[in-house]
Amino acid sequence: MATGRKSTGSKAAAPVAPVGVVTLEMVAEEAGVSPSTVSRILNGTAKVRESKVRAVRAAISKLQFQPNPVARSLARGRSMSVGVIIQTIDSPFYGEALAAIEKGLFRAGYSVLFLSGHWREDDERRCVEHLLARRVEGIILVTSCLPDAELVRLTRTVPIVLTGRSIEAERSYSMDADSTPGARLATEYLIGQGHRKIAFIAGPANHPDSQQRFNGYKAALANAKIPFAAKLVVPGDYSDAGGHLAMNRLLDAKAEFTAVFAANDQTAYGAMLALHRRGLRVPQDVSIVGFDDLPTSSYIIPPLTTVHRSIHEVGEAAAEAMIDLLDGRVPVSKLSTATLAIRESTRSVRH
Amino acid sequence: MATGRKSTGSKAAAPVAPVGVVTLEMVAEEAGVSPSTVSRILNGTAKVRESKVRAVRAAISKLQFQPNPVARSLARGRSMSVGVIIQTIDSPFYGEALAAIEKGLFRAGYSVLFLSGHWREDDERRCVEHLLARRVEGIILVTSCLPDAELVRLTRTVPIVLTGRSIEAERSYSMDADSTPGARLATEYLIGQGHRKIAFIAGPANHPDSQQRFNGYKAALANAKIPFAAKLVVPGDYSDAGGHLAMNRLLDAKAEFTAVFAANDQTAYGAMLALHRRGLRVPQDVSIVGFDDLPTSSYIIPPLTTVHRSIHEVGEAAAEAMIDLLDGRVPVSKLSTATLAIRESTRSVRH
DNA sequence: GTTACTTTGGAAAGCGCTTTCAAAAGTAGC
DNA sequence: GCTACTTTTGAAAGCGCTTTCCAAAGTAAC
Repeated sequence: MATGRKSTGSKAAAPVAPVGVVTLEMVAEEAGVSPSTVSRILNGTAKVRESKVRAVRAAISKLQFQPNPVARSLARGRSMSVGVIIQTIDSPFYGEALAAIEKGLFRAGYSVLFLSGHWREDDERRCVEHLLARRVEGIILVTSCLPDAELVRLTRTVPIVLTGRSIEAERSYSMDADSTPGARLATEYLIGQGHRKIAFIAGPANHPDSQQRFNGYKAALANAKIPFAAKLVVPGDYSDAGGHLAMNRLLDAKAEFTAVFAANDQTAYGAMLALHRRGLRVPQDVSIVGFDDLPTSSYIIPPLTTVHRSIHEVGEAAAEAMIDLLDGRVPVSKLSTATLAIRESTRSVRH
Repeated sequence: MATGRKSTGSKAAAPVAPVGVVTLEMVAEEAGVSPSTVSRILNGTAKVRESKVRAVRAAISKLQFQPNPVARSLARGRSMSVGVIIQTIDSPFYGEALAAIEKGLFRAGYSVLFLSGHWREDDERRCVEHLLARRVEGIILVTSCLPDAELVRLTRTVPIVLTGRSIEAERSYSMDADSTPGARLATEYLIGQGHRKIAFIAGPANHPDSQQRFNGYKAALANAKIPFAAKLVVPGDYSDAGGHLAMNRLLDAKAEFTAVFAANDQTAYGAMLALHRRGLRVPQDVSIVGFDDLPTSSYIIPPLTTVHRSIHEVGEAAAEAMIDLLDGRVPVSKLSTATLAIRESTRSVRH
């Protein structure tokens, strides 16, 4: 059925890649100058006579010389690489962030070493160790699980940028795009549509970000003078399965509600399926809004109303902040605000 | 709304990370042996008197020594890193593959440099250049866009492993899990359910993998002696949007069909939405089956019947194959076969 | 106690760049 | 043409490891 075609044979991996056989010394010889001169031209670290510059340039392109970054790193004491720790890559959400980070760093000449922490503190700690051992110059932690103190301590070793978290430390930059306003926006929209009994499916309890979404929900209710009902809040875990389970629990508890705010889109997906299984229609019977605006959210049935925040922008900003930090500059923040993508999973119950 | 908290200040990035200040020579001195001895113990390249081994071990842990991989790479002429080129990371499909690759390579002590090619030949070429310049020891190309000849040429520089493609070359390994059987399986299932008019929404035309899915579809029809109808085949591009468009086209053309085989899950999502918009129900009016089994596919409404293939396994296998290649071994193939995840988007039209 | 080996371990030479240091080449000014 | 600088360039010393080469130790056999 599935096939694996193969062909190989050479004795062992060549110690040096063919492309790399030409060294700076060879260029120097070819151009009739000293290695130092070639290096200076390469790095623009000193003025060199025009005629020699031309000779070296010629030699470089003739020999197809490409400086060996490993040697360069050793000599300069800089690895030109930064680490990125993400929780799980197999989520469109993190994938997008990673893509943006990669792009930004790549342009600045850094290469990124990425590792996943799987939401486990220990795993994440191991990732950090590994990255440090690899001598990365900085680490970007996307929604880290590590305790604050540990992160602060880490900044003594390398500059770090954090997303979805916030710490106070030198050589660090926290891009804690507070989720509270977005969550509030979502809830207020529901309220504006006339809903009074709004359920909330939370995210992982220990997660600050998830806490913020809960706070936003409560704030909106309070603002509209709608009493908070604990039985309308059920725990979830940011996954489809969790949303499914949560909605079933809500339904089993005979909770009364006309709308649901799910802590993230995947949770909303699961919840919608549970509703569907019980014969309840979205949005006719229940309105639902999510958070994150995953790419598929505009294609599910019905297209999901959800809080949109450009995760791509977050990734870009993270990369830029890291570059600033690495260059000894103070990063300037420029995060855009969350907006609500209004689609078809909500309806007005006004009369 | 969104905030960007910052704090920094130190003059510039320290040239050497604090963790790295302790060198092998310092360990040697501390232990009262020569650097060569420390190196030998570290690498197990020679027998060393037990007493010295202990002394060195003690010194290492006392000083918290961690060998500098950059220096090591330079000395050994091996970068201990491999490149991975993926088309787009912000897709759950590739994300999962990447996660598996990362894990496998990480365990073997390699670090992965990953880059996205965005389905563009030029971009991909640039990625290869960059990786080569970075002296990766091998490159894993996930569904590459590059012409065969170029890939073959590349193997002269580094070993490569390919997924979703197949070339004939030394120091290369192609994991072309042929999609034909899976596609055939899907189509045959539909036929088995009594469908005779089965539409097909294709993937990108230039893509071999997409071609295979088409072939599987045709093979199943032929086998069941169902005449192939060109008007039941519409182009797509593996995206939700493409699927949506394709289904609308099919509907506008007044094509008659009771089932649809979509070249991948995202295409199916889009198609389902289009059906929904026209008031057609899945599976009552139209059955639909996808391909890939994305994580969300079991949570959309209705849960999608789709061809399941563990992309995770593919990633794992790719990593292993690369390690084999790097060690001069011939990778052995062990890809599992595709299965059909039967869910609720299909129904029987038998009577 | 010698001779003849077999282990161990140190000195030193790289790996391919960068960078300091000082000499060589230019430039001015007299 | 000579002195006093300023600019350009090469020699050489690293960066932190690995590895070759050879001497020192240890072991056996006589």
